[in-house]
Amino acid sequence: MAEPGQTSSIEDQIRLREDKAQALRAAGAHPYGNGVEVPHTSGFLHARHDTDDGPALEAKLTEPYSIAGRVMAIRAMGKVSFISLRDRDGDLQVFVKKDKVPPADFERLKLLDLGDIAFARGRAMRTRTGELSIEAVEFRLLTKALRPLPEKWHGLSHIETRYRQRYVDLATNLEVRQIFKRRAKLITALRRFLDERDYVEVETPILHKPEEAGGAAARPFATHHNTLGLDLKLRIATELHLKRLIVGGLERVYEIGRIFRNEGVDRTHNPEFTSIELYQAYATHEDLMTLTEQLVSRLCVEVTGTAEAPYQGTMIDYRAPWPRLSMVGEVAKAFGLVGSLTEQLDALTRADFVSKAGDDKEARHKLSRAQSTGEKIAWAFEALVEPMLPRDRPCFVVDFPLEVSPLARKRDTEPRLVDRFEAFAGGFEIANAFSELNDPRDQEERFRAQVNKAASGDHEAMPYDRDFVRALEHGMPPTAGEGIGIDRLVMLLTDSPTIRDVLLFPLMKPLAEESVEDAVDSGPARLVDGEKH
RNA sequence: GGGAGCGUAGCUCAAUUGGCAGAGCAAUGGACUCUUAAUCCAUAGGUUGACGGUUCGAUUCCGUCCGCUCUCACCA
Repeated sequence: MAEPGQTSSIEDQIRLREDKAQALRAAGAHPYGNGVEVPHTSGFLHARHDTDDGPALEAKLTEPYSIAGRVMAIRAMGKVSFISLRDRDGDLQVFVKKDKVPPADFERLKLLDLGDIAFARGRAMRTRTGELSIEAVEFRLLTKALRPLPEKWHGLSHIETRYRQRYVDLATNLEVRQIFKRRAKLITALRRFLDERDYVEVETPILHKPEEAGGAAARPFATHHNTLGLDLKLRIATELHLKRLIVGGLERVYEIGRIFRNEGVDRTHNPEFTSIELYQAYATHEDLMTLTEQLVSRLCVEVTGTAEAPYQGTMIDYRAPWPRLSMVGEVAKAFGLVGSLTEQLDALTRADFVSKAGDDKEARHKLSRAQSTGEKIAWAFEALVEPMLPRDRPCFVVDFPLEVSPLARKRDTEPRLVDRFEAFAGGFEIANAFSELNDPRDQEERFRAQVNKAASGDHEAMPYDRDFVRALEHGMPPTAGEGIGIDRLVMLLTDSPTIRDVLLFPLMKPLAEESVEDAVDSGPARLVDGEKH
């Protein structure tokens, strides 16, 4: 056991806690026992008794409550201790009085550390200072924590450790729990919204054969199935399988799921992220704009309580209707054009576009590689118009060129354009939708164009999915479909600056540590686990 | 990949022109029957991210590497 004059390095602190676990065993108390019944939570007690004052609780002589949670504070006053327990709802104080608990329970408080999981039973009361507490008639340590918690006042603020050891982040920083509760609430509300509209939730393969790995412009992760000797890709979209289900007659389907794209990491991109794609037969992209306005504004209300939510200093009003901007129109406007716009934009040279891009290196670079007017328009839009989109409102961008939309339906009145929109909010894209291309011969042509792009070095071009064309040959009803980035919606509705804040375990580079073999050889992890991350 | 910044005790942070690496919390021993960042007395805790270099002497200056943040590029 502990001796005065010993060190308090992390290794020693762990060793001391292990000694305490041993002492508990010796006293007949299992430091990792189970089978405890915990019928109540801190939230339950607060909800039931926050309005009762001390005399009221005294008069009620409440039933004994049982709660359990992590020990967040121990204030020992000799024969009285105040112990804050934190459960899934929050914190509740337990008042442990020497003459109210079994002697063994009080004796074992010496073996209790911050961070341990403990159990308390007793009636509700208020302490002299008025704090709702449980007056323990039983207090037990349930689980011995071997590592200390971060500091009580500042918590854990080191960003890297917060992401790498999210369990510590969640245990100490209550606001982090709120983000992920909101995330769950958003997804639940999203399901309810679509279920109410007679959509059916489905699951399609994540492992795609190479020719299936389309549905978006992105590079996939490659993997392999051993027994079939089959190279596979992780999906970059759910689109092509969901449309097969529309052919099959399900008519309204959606899938919420993980998407994998082998690309860089930044504020709005993580290699794996969550999307929802939804497809509705006999709907058009116009119908989906209405649906999107209803959906997002309702999610905002359900998650935050109102239809407005602040994002990074700007209040965003999600109520319908959202302003609409024409991609082609805005680019033409930038060139001072009126009339039949695409033809006039055709007449512009690459140099005209590049000159408009000004100092924007990215736009200049992309424009220099663009092979069609449509691509030039799309890049010019990104460079010239996207930065000017309204900040206090979401908005729709419409009138997309055909060349950047290989799966979207041509517009009947203007075949150079497609019936497509993207929704923007907070400075980034949150949704992409279109009336689906259901003409199998047109789809073949678009796939061929993609294959040509791939041949000329475009790593993001889609493969030619023959089975998808065959599905279309069976007849897909007129359909509209939409993809929404769940993580980005959660960012908006939790005011989170980066996607990592809304992912429980964002991808991090591994730290240089000793090999697993070394760890196994040397026994307890504390000997190889560098604390300084 | 380029540029800028950061990395000090378990946690949150200090350290003067290069001169013995410090504090608060947590920990350990003790006191205390109403605390809530409890208080009081005492004690202990460091490979200053790693490896080199310059120097009598490096947390500090230089180089390489690792990780993180921001940014540009790449990438929807």
